[in-house]
Amino acid sequence: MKLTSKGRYAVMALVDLARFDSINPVSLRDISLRQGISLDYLEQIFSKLKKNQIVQSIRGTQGGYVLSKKPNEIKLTNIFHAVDEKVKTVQCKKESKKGCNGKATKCSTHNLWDELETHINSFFEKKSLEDLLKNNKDQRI
Amino acid sequence: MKLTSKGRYAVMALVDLARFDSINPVSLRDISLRQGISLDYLEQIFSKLKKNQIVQSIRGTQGGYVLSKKPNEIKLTNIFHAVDEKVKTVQCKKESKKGCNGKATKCSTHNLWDELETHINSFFEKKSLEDLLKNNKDQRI
DNA sequence: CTATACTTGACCATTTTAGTCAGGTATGTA
DNA sequence: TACATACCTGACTAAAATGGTCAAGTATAG
Repeated sequence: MKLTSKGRYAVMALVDLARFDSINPVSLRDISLRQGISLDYLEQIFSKLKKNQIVQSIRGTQGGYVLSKKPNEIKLTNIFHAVDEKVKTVQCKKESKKGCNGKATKCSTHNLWDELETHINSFFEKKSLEDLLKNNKDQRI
Repeated sequence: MKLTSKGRYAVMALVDLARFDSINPVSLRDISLRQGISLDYLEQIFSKLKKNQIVQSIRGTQGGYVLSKKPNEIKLTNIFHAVDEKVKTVQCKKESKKGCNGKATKCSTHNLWDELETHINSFFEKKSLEDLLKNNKDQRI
């Protein structure tokens, strides 16, 4: 299971973007300063977000990024998937003699992780960027 | 967020234990062979399970471990907690200037992780060892 | 033409993970 | 009482993941 700072940074950055991109494209430099995330690291993250059509880039002076879709169309699932935060639970070793081969002789915890994964994914599929914006309207930049 | 092999091994070992400990104490060597988990690693895991009163040890020849409680009284929460699998989501940096201090000026993702944590914990609080036993009655040792 | 800002890829220190290794100690049984 | 079994403890470590940094670009507005 992976849910680390990279995913959190991605979400923070997109919330930031969603607040400001209606006025101008938002530069990573601004996000870096406002959110306290390393600029170089943000570039890695946004490269992935762009590949997954979550943001669009505008080069040159006054350039930056804007969201590709409306905040309510961007689910957290999409974001985590984009930055390789796989909401996957522990894998059973494929090659182990005693391990789980995914067929008839599943290991005793196999179903458990499947269920958990479904449980967590359903949480992230319901939440959109817009939901987070609402929660943070009255808070600091 | 942490949910790794250690937690999975702990659950697998306890499911194994629950099946056999009504007859005799189960040695880690047996569990190691049946489940394909390193004996040395199992010893580390069981040391923690014992400290948390999930299992009891019986030393000497024919010794081993038995469950301290009934399978339906052992929730997965208890197991993960025992082996330090903290079902905690990403933490906001305490000392960061821009970070989340947990008070009025929460970072934009703070509530999200709190909610997720609650969501996952509720899943593990409902599941007991007995539930897993039922799911695996008809499967191989 | 130049400053801004995106783009790409290599690199790296630290931490975590999933163990191994090397010694113990306790106890039932012969 | 010897000895095999099995628990007990702590130190150590290779490999992977994490959370970045660094360097060298390219595109574009003004």
